[in-house]
Amino acid sequence: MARFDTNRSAEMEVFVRVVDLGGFTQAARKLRLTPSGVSKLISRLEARLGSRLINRTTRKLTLTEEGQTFYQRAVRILGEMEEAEREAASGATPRGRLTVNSNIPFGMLHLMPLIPRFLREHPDVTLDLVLTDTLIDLMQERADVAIRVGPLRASRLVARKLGTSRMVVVGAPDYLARAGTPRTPADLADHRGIGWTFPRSIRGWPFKRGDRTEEAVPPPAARASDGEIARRLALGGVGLARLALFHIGPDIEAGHLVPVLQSYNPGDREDIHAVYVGHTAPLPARVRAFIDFLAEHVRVNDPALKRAQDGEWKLVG
Amino acid sequence: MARFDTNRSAEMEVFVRVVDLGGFTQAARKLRLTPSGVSKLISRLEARLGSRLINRTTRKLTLTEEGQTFYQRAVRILGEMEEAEREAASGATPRGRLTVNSNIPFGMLHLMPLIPRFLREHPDVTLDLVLTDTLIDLMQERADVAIRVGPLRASRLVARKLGTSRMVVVGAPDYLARAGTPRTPADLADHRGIGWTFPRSIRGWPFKRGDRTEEAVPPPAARASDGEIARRLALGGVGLARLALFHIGPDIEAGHLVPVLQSYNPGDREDIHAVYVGHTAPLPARVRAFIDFLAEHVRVNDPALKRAQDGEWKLVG
DNA sequence: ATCATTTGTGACGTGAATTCAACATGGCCC
DNA sequence: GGGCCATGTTGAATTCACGTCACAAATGAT
Repeated sequence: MARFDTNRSAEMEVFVRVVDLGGFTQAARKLRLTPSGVSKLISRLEARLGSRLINRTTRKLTLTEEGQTFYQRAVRILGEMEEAEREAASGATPRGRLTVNSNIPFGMLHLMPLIPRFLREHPDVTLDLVLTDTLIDLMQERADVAIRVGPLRASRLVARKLGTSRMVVVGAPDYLARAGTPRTPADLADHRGIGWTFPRSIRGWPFKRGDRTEEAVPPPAARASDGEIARRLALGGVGLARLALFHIGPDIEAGHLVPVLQSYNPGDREDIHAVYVGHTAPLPARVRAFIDFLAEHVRVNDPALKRAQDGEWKLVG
Repeated sequence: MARFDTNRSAEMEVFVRVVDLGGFTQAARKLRLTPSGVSKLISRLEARLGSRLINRTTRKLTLTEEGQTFYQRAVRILGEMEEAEREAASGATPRGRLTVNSNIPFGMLHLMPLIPRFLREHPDVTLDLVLTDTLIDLMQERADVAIRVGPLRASRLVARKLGTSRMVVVGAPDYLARAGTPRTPADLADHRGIGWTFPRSIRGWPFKRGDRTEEAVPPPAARASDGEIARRLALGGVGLARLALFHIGPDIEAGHLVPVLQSYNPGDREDIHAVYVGHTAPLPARVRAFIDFLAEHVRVNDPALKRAQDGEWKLVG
């Protein structure tokens, strides 16, 4: 039951075609219709409007007063529709505002270096880069793409894996000197930790005990709203923190942070995904371009960690 | 076989409604549709454009970049369509340019006196009054209404009878003094007449002989492009002319023109019609108003012709 | 006057769009 | 943290409008 029985756009299109070509038959040919179809459509339009638009003889068509003004308006409206749809359609060239959300460490260390090149390759795209460590709802925040670190919650979002980051528990040398170096996860109870001001997907820090994984976390001495603040707190000797290796690799290398309990979390990794809203509708070109760009260029190359005793691990490469 | 499967206008309308009301269900309620219908329509639109317009959760809708610009454009386009159709639609109040065609005598004597009042009653109508005695094609000349005197050719034009005009053959007294007064139609061969520069619906002058009508016409001494010129020629004594009584009534009354052969054409009348293009489509309001106005106010009251001998007839009333 | 072309009309069949029902999802309140 | 309500989505049946077809009318030209 076609509720929208009146498709004004088609009416306008046919009407304009008839006027342009000066005949029902010619218009029908061009529109791949039969003359009778055109005739009926014009009649419908006139009946709906309640006024005659075209005076027609078998030989000649003439526009009425209404027909003339309607024709001019129709031409303009059709043009504007065309333009609107063309603008909305995902053209070959990505353009428009692309909103990307990422946590701060990944954004600073991996996204930012790539942005100039991406913008150079897609000049018509303007980028809004929002860096927050709080979980962002893609829909609500109008983000086109979000970078998620860690396990993905079931969602209709589509994820493209960008890489894996090893997570390490670290402390500043002077903190470890004061509080001692934990030897087992249970030791964490006697330490201080750096937590988060926002809820995270996993609550504690995962440690392997045999083939089981258990969580432990030191009582927090401070809570940070993003990874960079946590890093600073850790560097300041506030306590232990579990951070991404790609984030604090240089600190470890420089000796400003020391990994601990490494033997308990050899596989503590978190996948990094680019997440977007695809699948129920076509993806805007700028989103697809950005995703593809990330997948190709992002290399989360954790500095290889040379196995050694806690407190003596060294970074290589 | 719906050739125009995409009715852009409906798509835009639904899309705008969804954005305005902030939900598929609300929009569906307002549009008298089912939510599923709205969902599918939006999906169709997005699929056609190849880009997502609305990010939707069950709770919240958010526009993508494309969606926002498309929304703005769609709102404007819908408004313009509305305006275009409203302007083209025959509103309650007649307005626009009304083109009227008439022969010169009728126009001068009957139409002109009525125009001011009509325009006063319909201030939004502007009138183009084209006075010509040549036959006008309503379609080609873009005339809304034409006044036709005489028999109507079969046509899809619709005619409203405005009155009847008696036709009389007249000559100036000095012409009749020189050429004599014709007693029978056959006498016309020895006279001179005033013809027309344009083809007329009837070729000759009709005369009754018994119950049959035969045509006769004097060889033309001059040809006029309109009735007023013919009248002047007749007044100047050029020859005999067959003119409308409402036209030359005063001349006869004043004795400047004298009817002849009146006994042969007691019923030589020509109907006066207002002709327009109706029936296959609704009539613009201004046309209907004008036709109604004419039908009500036009009174072709031939001055009554008192029966007398040719050359001695007198006008009364 | 006849013919060819074009528009108008009635009946019919198609098919795309809507509906209906059931499912999935997310959000919210307790 | 879990169940409930509202919302959006999906799949299959149905329906109603639209275009086609064949024929008629009419107009303009030869």
